[in-house]
Formats: sequence, structure tokens, C-alpha cells
Amino acid sequence: MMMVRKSKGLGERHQKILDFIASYQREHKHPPSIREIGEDCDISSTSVVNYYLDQLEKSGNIERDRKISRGVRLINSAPVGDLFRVPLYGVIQAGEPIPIPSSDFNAFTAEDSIDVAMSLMPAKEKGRDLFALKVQGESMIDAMVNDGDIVILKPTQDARNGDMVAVWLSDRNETTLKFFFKEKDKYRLQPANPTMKPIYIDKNESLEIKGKVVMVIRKVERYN
Amino acid sequence: MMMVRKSKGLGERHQKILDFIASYQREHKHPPSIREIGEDCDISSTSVVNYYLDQLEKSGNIERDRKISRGVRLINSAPVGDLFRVPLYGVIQAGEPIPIPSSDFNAFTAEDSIDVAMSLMPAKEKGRDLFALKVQGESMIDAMVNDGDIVILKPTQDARNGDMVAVWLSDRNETTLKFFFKEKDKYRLQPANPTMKPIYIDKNESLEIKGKVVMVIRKVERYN
DNA sequence: CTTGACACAGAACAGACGTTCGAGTATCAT
DNA sequence: ATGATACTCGAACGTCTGTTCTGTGTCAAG
Repeated sequence: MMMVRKSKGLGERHQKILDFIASYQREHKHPPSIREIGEDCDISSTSVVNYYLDQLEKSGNIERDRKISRGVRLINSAPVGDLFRVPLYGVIQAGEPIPIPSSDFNAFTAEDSIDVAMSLMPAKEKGRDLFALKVQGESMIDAMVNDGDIVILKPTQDARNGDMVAVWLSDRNETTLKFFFKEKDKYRLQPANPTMKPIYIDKNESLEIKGKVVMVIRKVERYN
Repeated sequence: MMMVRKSKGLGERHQKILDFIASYQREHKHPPSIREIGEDCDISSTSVVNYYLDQLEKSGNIERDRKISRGVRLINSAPVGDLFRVPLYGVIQAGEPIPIPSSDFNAFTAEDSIDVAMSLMPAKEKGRDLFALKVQGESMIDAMVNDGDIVILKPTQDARNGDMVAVWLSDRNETTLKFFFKEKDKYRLQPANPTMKPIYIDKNESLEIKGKVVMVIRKVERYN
């Protein structure tokens, strides 16, 4: 009773092994051992598993770290890894100060967190100190940011011209997101929406830059 | 010369171990062994690594599969995997029709692709048929979408009330993103920006729904 | 029928790996 | 001083794990 491989490509058993590696990895966060693969796929000998693994490696479906325990990994399928976890620190809204992480920064204090793919992150901003805020209310619409959006910020006190910053205008008792420009004797805060006009802040007025916006994410659910 | 743990929390060595596990996992797609951790962190004895690993487990930073090779995993930080690859099919701009994937849909035809964390995806939209477009021009600002933004769409011809849709208005020769509402004898296309007024389309006018927007991603680089 | 490629089993080996234990050192409060 | 606590080392043990070798049954080509 022999199992024939129908196609030139992957046989039933190859597929089952591939599936098992994927699901095992998902569940245990580490690859299975050869014997575990064999047990799941009803293969009684480790040499047979090894036999299939060799084939899967040659056909480019997996990669192996020889001699290393559990050194199997899928390559072309599930793009594994490279997530970036950003702590969600609360909400940002017009009338409230911005909650920025304290110096005894602890990512685990965050109630929740946002996962972002590394590949989406602007190159420079991959430090560990980013944090996220959820926008509440419609006060940021001139920054092209709507209620429910998630903004990812990099905490900083000083901004360069052209940076989008989250600022607290204590004179106006207002939090806002704007593009920042330093001019002769004042600051220009330019809305992201090109049809709207900038606001100007005298240098003697207080302007607290709380952070630099690096990313905005909007899940479009329903309008109502 | 002893290393004192200053705070009650994580010491320098704990952090180094955590970082090493993360970077090793990123690079090798499987966790490091105890001896590999020791080597990287200048710990000469496996028992010391074990000692720290026990502490990290108690403090809830890692999880361990006892007796199993490389059975260490970070729990708070980035969960490996769970990325969603969305093909980037081109640009969307006011004067041009929307490039939607043809039926001989092939993800590899896409010039580029966007990785999105599963956890960011609206629950219902995890089908494999999503695609992404890059916004060109400032014509979508009334949808709170700016030049350079990436919109992720689900191809569909019919929309439910409240869905944000990408439509092609052939009478006006225009592509736009709006919230969709079907009313008595006309369609109402509501801008996402609440300060802007809706446009109405008679049912006899042609209105081609090309897709439903499920997500908007904006990388904030520079204003100029 | 012989030959050889293929799929598979089982056993044995060597090295990798987690675990445990005994012992040593430094710091600090008592 | 004394003990408690925190940290470190080295070695030994047993199991986990990848590798390799021998052997068996099937099937198709020559």
C-alpha cells in the first residue's frame, strides 16, 4: 500500500506537513520538532519526516537550520513576523491635554496596543518609544484626522519644519494636530487639509509640542 | 563586582535577554536556545540563563514550554506572524477610473504590496480579495483622505448604507470616495468630513461602485 | 524477471538542550 | 560578626532531537 504522489508538485503528505508546521507555529510560537511532525501526520519514523522535509526544502517551501532543534520554517507562505507593537495610551481630543508616556515608561501599563507591520513604518521611526492615541471627537478634521482614527506619535519636544505635531495650546486650552513651521517671530501651524488656513502662534504665547505624528490609521467601519 | 538590580522591575540583563530573544526570533524565525542566549548576553553558565528566564516568566514577560528545546516565547511583545498581505494595484485619482483586480486575479501581478497586521483588520474583512491603492492628488480630501494615503478596498458592486465606497461617476467623469446612502429616488454620497455637504446622484445617472473602503493608512512624512 | 526509483519503517548514534545541584562571591541589614 | 538575599559559575545528568544506516514492499521500465 503505497502512496503515490499524483502531481509533480506537492503531494497530500507534503501539504499536510506544511499545514501542520503553520498551525503549530501559530499555536506554540516556535516550530515543531521532527518527531512532532511525524506524530501529527501519522509518520512513524523520523527518517521519513526528514525525507519529506528535504523535499520541501528543495522545492523551496521551507528552510531548515540543520543540526538545530526545531529549525524548520516556512518561507513563501505566511509572511511571518516583523510586527511592531505600539502601546495605546488613551485618547486625544481637543479640550484635553495629550497623555504622553511618563519617564518610567512601561509598555505594559498600556491598556491596549496596536500592531503595525514593520514595513509600514517610516524608516526612521522604528525606535521603541512610539505610542498611539485614539482620536475622540471631530476636532482634528482640519488635520485630516477623524473621530476614531488612531494616530501614532513619537514623543518629542522640538519639531523640525514640516513635521506634523501634536501640540497643546495652553492659552487656548486646546489640543490640536498641525504641520509645524517656525517663522520669523511666530510659529505657523498649518492644517493638513490644503483648503484650510494656518493659525499663527506668537513665540511668547505658550506652545507645547507633545509629539510628532508618524502615522495615521483609520478603520472604516460604518458611518452610522 | 556584582550587578545590582536597581529597580524592582527589569534589570539591564533582563532587558538584554528580552531584546536578544526578539531579535533572534526575527532573524531565525525560531526562538534561541538557553546556551545561545547565554553566549550573546555574556553569561557563562546555562543555569544563570535559566535563572533569569525563570524570573522573566514569573514577571510575565515570557512564556516557556518546559523540557522543550527553544521553548521560549515573548508574550507581551510582537506576536510573530499574523500579517496580512494586500496587493497594491496602483493609484486612485479623481480623473481616472479605479484599477480593480481582474478576475484572473493574481496577487503576484501587483508591483508592490502592503502588510497589515491582522489585529488591525476589521473582523469581517479578512477575505483574500482585498487590494490597496495609493491616493494621488488632493481630490479626496473631502473623504478625509489625502495625497499619498493608502486605501485598502474590498471589491464589490453593491454597498450597504453607511459603507464608504469608491465610486466612478461616469457622468462627471470622476472617481471619488464617499459614504454611500440609498434614498427614495436617489443616492446620497456623504463626505467623511462632517462639515462638507453631500452630493446627490439620481438613480438614472450612472454610478458604479467599485469597492468598499475598509481601511486608510497614512504615513506622515513631511509636509514639504 | 531484473533493476532501480520511490515511499516508508525502525533502530542506533551523537550532539543539542533543559534541568538540577553544589559551591562561591558580593551587598546589606541586623 | 552573622545571616539573608541576590547573583554567578561549573559540572553532571537525562532526555530531546536531528542524522544516518539498513531493510522492506511497491511499481514501472527495460
